[in-house]
Amino acid sequence: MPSVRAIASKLKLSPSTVSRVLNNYPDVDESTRERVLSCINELGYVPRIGRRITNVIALAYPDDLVRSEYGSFEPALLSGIMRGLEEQHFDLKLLSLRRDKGPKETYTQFFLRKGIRGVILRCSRYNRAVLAEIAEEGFPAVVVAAECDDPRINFVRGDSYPSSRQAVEHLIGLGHRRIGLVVHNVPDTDHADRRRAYDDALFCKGIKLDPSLVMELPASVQSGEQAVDTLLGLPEPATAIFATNPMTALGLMRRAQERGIVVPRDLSVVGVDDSDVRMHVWPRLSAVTQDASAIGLEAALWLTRSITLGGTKATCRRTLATSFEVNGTTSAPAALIGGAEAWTPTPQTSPKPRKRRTGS
Amino acid sequence: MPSVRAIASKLKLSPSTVSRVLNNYPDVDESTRERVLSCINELGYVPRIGRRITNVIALAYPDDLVRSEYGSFEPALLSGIMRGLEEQHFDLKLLSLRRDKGPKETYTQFFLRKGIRGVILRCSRYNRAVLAEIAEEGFPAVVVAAECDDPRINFVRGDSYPSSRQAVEHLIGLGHRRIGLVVHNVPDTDHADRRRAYDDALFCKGIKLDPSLVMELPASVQSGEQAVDTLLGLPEPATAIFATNPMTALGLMRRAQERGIVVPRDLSVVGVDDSDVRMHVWPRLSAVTQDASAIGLEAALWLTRSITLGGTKATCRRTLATSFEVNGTTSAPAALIGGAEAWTPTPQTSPKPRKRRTGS
DNA sequence: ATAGTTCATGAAACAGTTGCATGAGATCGG
DNA sequence: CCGATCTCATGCAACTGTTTCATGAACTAT
Repeated sequence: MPSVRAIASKLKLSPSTVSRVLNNYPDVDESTRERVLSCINELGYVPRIGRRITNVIALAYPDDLVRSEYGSFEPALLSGIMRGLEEQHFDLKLLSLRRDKGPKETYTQFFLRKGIRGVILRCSRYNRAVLAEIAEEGFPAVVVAAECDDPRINFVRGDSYPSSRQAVEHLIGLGHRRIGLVVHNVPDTDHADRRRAYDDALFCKGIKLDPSLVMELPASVQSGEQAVDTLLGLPEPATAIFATNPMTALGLMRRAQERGIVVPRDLSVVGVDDSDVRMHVWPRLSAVTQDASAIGLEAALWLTRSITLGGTKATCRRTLATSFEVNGTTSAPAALIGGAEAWTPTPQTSPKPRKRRTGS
Repeated sequence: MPSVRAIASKLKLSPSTVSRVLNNYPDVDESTRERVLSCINELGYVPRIGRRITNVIALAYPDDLVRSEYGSFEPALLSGIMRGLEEQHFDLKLLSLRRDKGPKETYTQFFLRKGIRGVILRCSRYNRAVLAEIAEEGFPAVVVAAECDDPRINFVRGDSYPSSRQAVEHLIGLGHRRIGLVVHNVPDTDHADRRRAYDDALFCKGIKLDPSLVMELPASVQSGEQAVDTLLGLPEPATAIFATNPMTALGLMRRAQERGIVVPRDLSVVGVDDSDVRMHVWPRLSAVTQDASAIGLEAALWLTRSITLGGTKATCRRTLATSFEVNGTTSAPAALIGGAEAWTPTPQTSPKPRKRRTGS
C-alpha cells in the first residue's frame, strides 16, 4: 500500500513533489509529472486522511449535474445508490466532470485529488470518450444505465430489449399494424435496445418497417407532442406509438388529450418508466418499467465491495430485468372495433373528446 | 485556527485523544469527551486534510435520502446547489443523518468527522428537533424550502403566501365560492403559508370557510384522487380545488380525467410546482410556481460565502418570490356558464367526457 | 559578464490518525 | 487480605498528506 513518501523515495523525489503532482500544481516539470503519474498508476495509490484510507465514492456527471429532462430517474437512482453504500460504510460525493477537472489532468488524478476511491458514472450522451479514457486508466468505475461494448467497462443497466419487444408484440397482438416509434436522437445503448426490439418484433410478425413511423427526437415532453402531430398526420396514420423514454410518453398523452384523441381508443400508447410516473396520468400508462433505484443499489454494492475486498479484477456487467406492464393506454385499434369509421384528426386547442364506443 | 494538537495542548491531552473524540471512538472517558467537545465548540475547529482546509459541503437528509413523493423537487434543488458551489470551489457530499450518526454523537461532531464545513438541510417532516439541535450547536447550516421561527436558523425558501393568495383570489374572481383545499397532513411552514393564504383570501372576500372543504392528506398522487372524490361528493360540491403540492395536483387531474370530469369546465384546479411538472399535463396546470433550483443556488452561495469569508455571523433568512401562473385549468364555474345545469358526478372507470359547451 | 528572474525541487513544519505501550483502577481467585 | 489479572483511558511514536520557505540551476536582460 504505497504512500506519497513511498512513491517519492522510489522515484528519488521528495514527498512535496509527489503531492504537487497529485494536486495538479502547475509548477512541476512535465517529465517529473509523467514519471510520478505512471508510478502511481502502476503501484495503485489510494488517498488517505491521516493514516486512514478514505471511503468516498463519487457519482460523476459528465455535463451538468441534473437535467430536468431526466425526470424522476435521478432521484430514484440516488436513493438506490445511498442504500447500496451503507453496507461498506462509504460516503457519496457528487462530482461534475465538467467543473474543476483540469484539461490536462487525467481522470485518475482528478478522482484521487478529490479523495475518491471509486466512481459511479452517469454517462448521458456524447461522452463515450470519457468512459474509454477512464477504463483505459483502470480507475474503479461502474457505469449506470448504459451499456458499453468496451469489455473493460463495468456497468449496471436494465436490459429493456425483452420487455420492449414484449411491448411491441403486445401492440401487434392487439391488431396494430401502424406502430410509431419515438427514440432518443442521440445513440445510446438503452435506446438502441428499444429500437432493435421494435425492429425485431415487427420483422418477426411480418410487418414491413415504415421509416416514416420512426422519429428520432430529444427525450422531452415537447418531442412527444410533436410525435403525435406527425405520426397521426401521416397519410396512413399510426394507431399506436411506443415512446422509449418517460418524458416523451407524457408528451404523447398530453398532446393526445389536447387534441381530443382518446387514448387508447384512438391511439394506443406505450411508454418507458424509470420510477412511477406511469401511475400519475390517466389512463395509467402501459409501459416498459425499469427500476432505477435497483440499478443504483447494484452499482453501489458492486463498486464498494470490489474496492474493499480488493484483489479480484472481475468486471461487472449486470443487466437487470425490466418488465412490461399493461395498463390502460393500450387496446385494439379503433378500426377493428368501430369498423370502417376511421379516426380523423381534429386539431384544436379545446378538448372535443367523443364518447367511448361500447360493445363490439 | 485551532488544530487537533492545539486543542490537545490547551486541555493537557495528547492529539490522539482529541482525534479519538472527533472520530467517536468508544474508549474515551465521558468527562474527557465532554471537555474536548466543549473546547472544540468554543474554539471553532475546522477539519483539514494534511495542511489544507477541507472544502466540502453536505446536503443532509434527516430520513431516507430521496422520497419519490417529492417528485422533481430534488433534482432541481441539487442542480441549483451544484451551480452555487462553483464560485467558492466547494464539493458536495450527500449525507444521511439517519445512517451513521451515532446516537450520542452531536451533530457538530458528526459533520466534522465527515470532513464537512457546512450543511444544507433538507428538512422534511418530523424533524424540527434536528434543526433546533444543530442551531443550538452553532454549526454552519442552512435549511432549504422550510422556514423556521427559530431566529438562529438560516433558511432559503420560497414565500408562497402572496402567490397562493393570488391563486385563491383568482379563483374567487372567476366566480368560485366552493373552493377546496388539500394541504399536507404534516405541518410545515410552506404548507402553513398556503393554508393561511387560502383562509385570508376567503375571509377578505367575505366567504365563510367551510371546514368540510379542507383536507389534510399526504403529498401524493393518491391524495389528489381521494380529494376529487370527497370534495365533489359533498352535498354542495367544490367547483375548484387548490392542491398545495405538485403530486396531489397531478392526482386531481388524473382522477378528474378518469371520472370524466372536464377541467376546467367542471372543476378548476390550481397546483403548486417546483419545476415544470405543470407543463406535462393537459391542460397545463394553473399553479403557484417555486424555483427549486434558485433555492438551491442561493443556499449554496450563502453557505459557502459565509464559510470562506468567515467572520460575520449574519443570519440568512431569504425568501424568494414565487409566482402564480395562470394556465389552462382555471375558468369560471360551470354554473355561471351553463346556467342551472349543474354537473353531476358519474363515477366510472372509462372516460365519458362531454362536449365542451360553447357560447355563454 | 553580472544581476535579476523564473522555474523546479527539497527540507522542514505542520495537519490528522492509528498501533502499541503504559499505568491506574477494578475485579477476581485463593 | 493479597497478588494476579483484566479493563479502561491515555500517551508516545510512527505514519499518513500538504504547505511554506529556502535553495540552486538555468535562463534573460542590460
